[in-house]
Amino acid sequence: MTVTLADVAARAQVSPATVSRVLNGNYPVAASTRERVLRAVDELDYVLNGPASALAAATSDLVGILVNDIADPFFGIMAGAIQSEIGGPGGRAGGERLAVVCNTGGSPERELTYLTLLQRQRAAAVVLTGGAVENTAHATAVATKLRKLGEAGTRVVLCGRPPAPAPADADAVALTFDNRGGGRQLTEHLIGLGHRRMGYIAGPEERTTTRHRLEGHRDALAAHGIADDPARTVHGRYDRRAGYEATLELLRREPDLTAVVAANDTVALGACAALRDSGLRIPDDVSVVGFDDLPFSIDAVPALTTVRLPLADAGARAGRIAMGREEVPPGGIATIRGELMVRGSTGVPKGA
Amino acid sequence: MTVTLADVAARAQVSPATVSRVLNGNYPVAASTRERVLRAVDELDYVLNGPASALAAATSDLVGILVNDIADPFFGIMAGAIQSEIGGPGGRAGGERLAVVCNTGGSPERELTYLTLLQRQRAAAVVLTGGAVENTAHATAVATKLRKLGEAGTRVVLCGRPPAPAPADADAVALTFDNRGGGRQLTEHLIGLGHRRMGYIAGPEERTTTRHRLEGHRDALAAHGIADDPARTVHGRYDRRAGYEATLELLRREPDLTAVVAANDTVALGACAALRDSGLRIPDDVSVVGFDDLPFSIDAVPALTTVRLPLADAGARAGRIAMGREEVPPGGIATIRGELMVRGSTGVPKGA
DNA sequence: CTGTTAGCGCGTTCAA
DNA sequence: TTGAACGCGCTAACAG
Repeated sequence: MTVTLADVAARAQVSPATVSRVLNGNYPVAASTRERVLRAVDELDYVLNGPASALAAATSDLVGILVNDIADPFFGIMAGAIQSEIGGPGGRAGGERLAVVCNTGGSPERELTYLTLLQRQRAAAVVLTGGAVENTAHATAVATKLRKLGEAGTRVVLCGRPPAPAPADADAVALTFDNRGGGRQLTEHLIGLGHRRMGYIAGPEERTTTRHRLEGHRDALAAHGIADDPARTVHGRYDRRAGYEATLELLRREPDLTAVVAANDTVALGACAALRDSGLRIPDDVSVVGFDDLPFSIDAVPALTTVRLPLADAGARAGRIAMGREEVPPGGIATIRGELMVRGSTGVPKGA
Repeated sequence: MTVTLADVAARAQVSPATVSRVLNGNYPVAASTRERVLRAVDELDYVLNGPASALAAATSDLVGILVNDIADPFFGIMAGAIQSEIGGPGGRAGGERLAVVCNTGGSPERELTYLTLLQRQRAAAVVLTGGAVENTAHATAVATKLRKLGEAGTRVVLCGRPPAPAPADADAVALTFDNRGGGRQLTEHLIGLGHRRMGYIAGPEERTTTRHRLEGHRDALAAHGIADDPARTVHGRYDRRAGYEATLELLRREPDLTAVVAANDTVALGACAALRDSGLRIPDDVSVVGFDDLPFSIDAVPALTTVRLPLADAGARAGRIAMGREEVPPGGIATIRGELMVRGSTGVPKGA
């Protein structure tokens, strides 16, 4: 039925072992022999059997990329960058690796399921992107799973996710974003403009990204002696709708807010819509800031003040590390800072 | 080292075959035996060896999803929906399938490479999303590959992509978007408002989506006796920047354009930015329409008139078909229509 | 309902 | 530089 290595060997009049060697290029093979084998491969249209190869070699060409939400460009951009560094040549037989992205939908269970599936496939590497869920049970389960993956020879890289508490996965490399610093910068920018009554739309609870950005915001408030009124913080998902609803809620609680700090750009867009629908002008009546600087953020009207995260660069780096093509940062951890992008959505508060 | 089926069998005091049966749930097993086996699995923390399983069963739990651009929500939304229907229980051993998305970056070569990789892995199914490249050589190569995949037992589903010319892959199911109809609706909407001088920003050449949407536009023009001036059409990529530059080019060629028809929403956003930067108001000076109705389109200011494609529904359906959980449409082809969403970005032309 | 027996297709020793 | 032989871990017949 399907063409096997043995078929190719017969056609090239060599042993299966030789064909294997040609394909993997790990052993010396006479040029003429190689030539003949490759021709046979071509003529028979032979395709290596991945599972058989993986079984015999005890490792596969699969590399998994876990994302929280594949429909969110935040993850799409990182995943694309990671994949571009992995997809190229460099794998075993045939020269290509299969970089695959798995969508957890932010669900801890699915995250674990995918990790198990990847473990089952004997993946060569796994890259986990985005914030982690801060549930002790789950965090432990993930850390355990990552350790097992590492022990089984799977390289594990965290991209945009803080390292798990040592020594759970001391072997996992982590490229983490300075969410706290970014959060602080944004709020300080607003404070510098004269804002004092700022609403904060946080992401889902129990997520590291949510917590760190919020902490940065509070750090800035504290540093400037501004009281942190709990009523000014609302939690929601990382999507437009959550931003819309949270903004209406914030306005209800405190109608004379002068600024809204959103957990990310998508949420900020929803916030802008809610403000417009409430008859408020941006930034004349209320300033708005986002986070991430996704491509559409510059298209908002007015353009969004935000913190730019080098998603593509970080992803590419994570991909190279996963492939063993780039040195691991000292201590296995690198913190990547964001850059404040001041644009039209922020201005001096109304009274000033 | 790693725990194998045999270890579990020994611990549960049954034969390996029985363990396999319990795991796959395909054969009757006594409840008490099953119990014992599952306990052993748990105690030993056993993880099935995917490659070995795939080798023996001649099929794997892998399902591939090919997308042109993973950073584009158009694909992200479809991929997420497909994956949600596939990721669930229903696979072999362990009950889960590994739905993986592969990013071709729009490159025909990478598309073929991924198909080969998936073929190599003996994927259970493959879903190809988005428009196809209209290059004869490549189309033939893809069709051939798809046929081979089909012959090898891999289910092939096209989602948002027109069926390849029969009989190349007569076995592939195709869910295709009515891009031509959508294009026609948009232009007819503009014509109905009184527009006559419309610029068209098309997607990349040699792509079915590009061609179909453009043809719809031209159909509408022809139906209303409006001459189709080639100078009013510019090609570019499906991104914001292309929309920005193309709009400037269109304005240069014909400053008194009253409307811009963009290949998709992302491009439309770029067009809006270019118009604003040129001092033109939307829709007072120039109307703009997009295509797809991505989530951010309603957030544009003014909100974008566009054609809504049921991306999530289509993806979910494709996923179910790939899993054999939904009937194949008659003839293997289903055309999915879009819905015209009239919003603030279109209005009567200036002179009217 | 369960155990035994053969491979699945390939990588990798060990000799030659 | 090449071939022969073995086993990777599992599933699928076939008996029992």
